Amino acid sequence: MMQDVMEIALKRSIIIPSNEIYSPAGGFYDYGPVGKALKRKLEDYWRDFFLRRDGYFEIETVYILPEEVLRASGHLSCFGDPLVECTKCKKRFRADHLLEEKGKFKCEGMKPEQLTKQMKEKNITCPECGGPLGEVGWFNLMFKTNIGPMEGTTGYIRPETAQGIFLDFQRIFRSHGSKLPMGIAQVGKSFRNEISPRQGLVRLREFSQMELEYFFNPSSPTHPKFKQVENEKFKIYTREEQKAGSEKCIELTAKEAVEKKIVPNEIMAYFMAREMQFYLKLGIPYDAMRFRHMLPEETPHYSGGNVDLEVKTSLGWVEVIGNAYRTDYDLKSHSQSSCKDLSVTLEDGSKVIPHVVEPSFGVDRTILCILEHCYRKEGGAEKRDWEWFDFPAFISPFDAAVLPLMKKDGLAEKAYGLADSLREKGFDTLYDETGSIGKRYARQDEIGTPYCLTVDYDTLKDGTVTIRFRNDGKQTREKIDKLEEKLRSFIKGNVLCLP
RNA sequence: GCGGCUGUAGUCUAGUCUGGUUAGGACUCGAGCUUGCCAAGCUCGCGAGCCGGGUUCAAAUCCCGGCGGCCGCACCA
Repeated sequence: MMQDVMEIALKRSIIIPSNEIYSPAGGFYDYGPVGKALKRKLEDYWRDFFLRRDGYFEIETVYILPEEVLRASGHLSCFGDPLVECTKCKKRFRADHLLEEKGKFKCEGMKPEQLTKQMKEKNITCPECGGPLGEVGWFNLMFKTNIGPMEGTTGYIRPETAQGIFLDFQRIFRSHGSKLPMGIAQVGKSFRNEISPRQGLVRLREFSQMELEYFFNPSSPTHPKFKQVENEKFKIYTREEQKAGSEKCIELTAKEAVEKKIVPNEIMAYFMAREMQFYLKLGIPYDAMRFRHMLPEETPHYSGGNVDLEVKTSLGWVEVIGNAYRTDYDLKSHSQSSCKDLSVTLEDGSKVIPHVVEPSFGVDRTILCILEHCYRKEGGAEKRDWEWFDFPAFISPFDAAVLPLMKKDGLAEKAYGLADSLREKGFDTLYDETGSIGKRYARQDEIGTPYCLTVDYDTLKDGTVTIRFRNDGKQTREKIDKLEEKLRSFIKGNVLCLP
């Protein structure tokens, strides 16, 4: 399944392995023309769904952060693992895990040197071969660089887009109404030096995130629109079921999830309900989604509670969204480290450090899930000889393709002119005149183009073209001067078969 | 990072064991002819042994090292 999807994704240059000709390190993928268009439309749809509709703001912050920012955020000490290697069999282990299991010793937040000392004292040896263990080293997942000439200042490429938002928060708060709650988002790349990236788009070293930080007053941890979604249902994979090794989920409404304290507050429940609506629109089936209540030991250093949205794929359940209650952790830490007061003054004159709920979307993983769930094999109900993608019309990489039935008799010229005018009207339009008409329909199906407009001999006579609908292959004739209106309504209504 | 398997055009593959013509085929892609609506046909064309070293008169083929891929382990903020 995934192999089929990856094959067609590579064939149509939806994705391209980066730096391919040098057979370089893994974990990097480029997006080709089709993939980039899909990604752009996904991101725009997200902006519309999560930002514009609720009046939140989008910003863009820098990729390179000085070390002190990441020391304050906790990424320098927590965003990585203490590793220890057996000097005999060369196997590697998590030093902290070994100490906790074998030595019954809590070593949260300890430095590598302290861990090494503890390992020696507790006489811990290699659990595989019993050989002696070496020094504890620190593997940080951040890419390190230098700012300025020569040594300069140490900097890191950002491991998440969120930090930039926290750093800019106070200015934005002052310049945009000085009221809580306030949502600030960022869509962009983040970088993590994964030890062993695998499985195509699931674990990348350079990836895109869509992160929304919802700043609110901790004394009113609710969302103004919670009522609108409180009865929305979703499946929850509880901590109890996870510990029992079961795959069972319980189904709750947003309201019940808060009442049962699986979700820390109504704000997170609001976003979870919206996330479900969003992914359903993208073509992910309800049954292929669950929220996993993260186990306490899995939650990130900043978190007061995490619930991930996972999507079932042929690779298993893949985390596509991390919902984190970051509390005031980040603003407080930056406040302390920078010696700047990052609290805000409310209407009643009181001062408070806002709390934050953060839904963090993985763009590349979402694309992977869309590709897999929209993929249709040859045959099927449509009895096609080729595979294709059933993308929703509003995120299809291209809106339409214009195809002359024949190249001769002026059909090609007429068709090219039509493609040009559609492009001018804002449609992402392809033009293709090579080979037989059937082959061109197949090509368009393979990249999920919802509408093929065919210019034939009737076009020359009466100014109509046929519109072919991707999902049933059926056609209707339409006047060229009505096309703009028709196409817009089809795309908006996600009309994929002949109405 | 460790272990097992593996690497030939964009894709799938023949040849590798047993070294020896111009590395063969299919699909794709491009050009032309043809074609009056769902990957039709014909002609032509582009395009390949992961990289580096070694053995040899001769290496896609044998040996060593590196790099990549898949699977398992570990890791996964």
